[in-house]
Amino acid sequence: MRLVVARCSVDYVGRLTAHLPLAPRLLMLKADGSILVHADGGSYKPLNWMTPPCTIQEAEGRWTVTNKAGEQLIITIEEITHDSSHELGVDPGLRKDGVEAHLQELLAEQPGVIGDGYTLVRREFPTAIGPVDLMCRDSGGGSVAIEVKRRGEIDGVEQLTRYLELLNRDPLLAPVQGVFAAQVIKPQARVLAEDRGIRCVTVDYDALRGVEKDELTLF
Amino acid sequence: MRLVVARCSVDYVGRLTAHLPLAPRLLMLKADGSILVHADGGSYKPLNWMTPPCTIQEAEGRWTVTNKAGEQLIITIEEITHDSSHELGVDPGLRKDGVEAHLQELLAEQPGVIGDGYTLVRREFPTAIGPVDLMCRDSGGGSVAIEVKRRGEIDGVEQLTRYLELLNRDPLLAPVQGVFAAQVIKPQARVLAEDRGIRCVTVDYDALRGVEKDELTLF
DNA sequence: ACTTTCATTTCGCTC
DNA sequence: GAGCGAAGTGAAAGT
Repeated sequence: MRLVVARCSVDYVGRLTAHLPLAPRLLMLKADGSILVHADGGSYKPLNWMTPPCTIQEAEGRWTVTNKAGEQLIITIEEITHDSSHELGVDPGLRKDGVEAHLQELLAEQPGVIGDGYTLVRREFPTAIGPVDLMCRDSGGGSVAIEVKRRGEIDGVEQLTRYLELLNRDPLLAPVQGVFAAQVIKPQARVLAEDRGIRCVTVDYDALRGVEKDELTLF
Repeated sequence: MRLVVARCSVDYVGRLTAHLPLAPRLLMLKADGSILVHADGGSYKPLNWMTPPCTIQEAEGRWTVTNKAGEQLIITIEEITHDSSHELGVDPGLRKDGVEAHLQELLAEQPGVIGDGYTLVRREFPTAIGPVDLMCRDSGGGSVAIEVKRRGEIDGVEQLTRYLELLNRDPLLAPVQGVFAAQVIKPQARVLAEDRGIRCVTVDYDALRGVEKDELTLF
C-alpha cells in the first residue's frame, strides 16, 4: 500500500462525471491497483475512487487511472508532501455475527420457535420474484412462507405480501400462510401485517443462540 | 489526518459483533474523530470503522473508540511500523453530474422518447403521498404518470403503483396510465410492473444527452 | 431531529 | 457471469 499526501485536483469520467477542486488530500494506492482519494473528514466513503481491476499510469504531475469499462480517474498533482509504501500482505478477513443471515440460520435449525410443529422445507425458497427466506410446513402439512428480518418494518411486510400473492396462485402450494419474524417489529408493520392475515413473531437472538448452545453442550 | 500502519486485531461490538484477526493494516484517523481500518485490497469500504461523532481513548497497545450509541471499536496493536500526521484542511467538496436528477431533466426535455406524441405537463407533479417524477399527456390527451429511476427495481414499481392508485381516484385525471422508465430494469421489477399494467421503458442516457447535444449544435 | 431516497453504492450468495 | 437482496448500509435532501 502506497500513501501519498498531495495537493491535487481530481476528475472522474465514467458512470457519471465528477470534479474535485485543488486541495490537500490523501491518495491511497492499494496492492490490487485500486485507488482512494480521502479528505480529512466525512468518513467511510472516499471523495473519489476507482475499484479494481484498474491500471494507474503515472506521468509528471498527472496520474491517469483506467478500468476495464473505460472509466477514468484523472489526478492532477501540484505538490506532494508525503509519500510512503508499506507491505501489508493479504488480510485474513472479517468475521461477522448477528446479521440477518445468521438469524435465518438459527430459525432454520429451530422452526418450532416460529410455530408449534413447524418443519423446514427449505431456506431461500425460489420464486419468480425472488427467494422466500424460509418455507415451512405446519403440523397439518400446510405451507408457511416466513420472511425473516433483523428489524421488522413495512418494506418487509410488502415483500412477504408479494411472495404470498404469487405462491397462492400455485395450486400445489396454496393455501400458503405468511409469518413475519424479526427481532423487533415496528407497530405500523405489525398492524399492516395482521391486517393482511400475516402472523407476527418476535424472536430473541440471544435466546435462539442460547438454545443452540444448550443443545450442543448436552452431548 | 493521522496515518498509522500497524499489526493489529480489531473487535467491533455494536449493531453486530465483528472480529478481525491480527494482521498488518492501515489505521486512518480523521480530524473529526472518525477512524477507518483499511487492508491492502478490497474496494473503498474499510474492513472496520467508526463514524463521527466518536471519541478515541489511547492506552498502551489498545485503542478504544466509542460513539454516542455505545458502540465500540477496540483495536489491539502489536506493532506500529508507520505513524505520521498531516494537515489537510477542509475539503472544498465534490461536484457531480449524471445522477437521477439529470436523467429526469433530460426526459422532461424529450418526453417523446418515452411515448410517441407525449407532452410534458410538469416535473415533480405533487400528490398527497409525494411527487410524481414526470406527468405527461399522451397523443390522445390521456394522463401518464412516469417514474424515473437510474436502476429500475421493485421498490420503484411499488412507488409508482401507490401514485397511480391515488391519481386514479381523481375524476379529473383518471384514467392515468403508468410508465416505469430507467436505464436498466431488473427482470423481477419488469414482471411486477407489467403484471400491474405498467409499461416499462429503458432509456439510454448517452443517447438522450447526444440528442440534446445535436439539437443544440443545430443552431 | 427525523424521514425518505439515492448510490460511481459494495458485498455476498444462488442459480 | 448474471441477478437479487442485505448492509454496522452511508449520505444527502426534504420536512
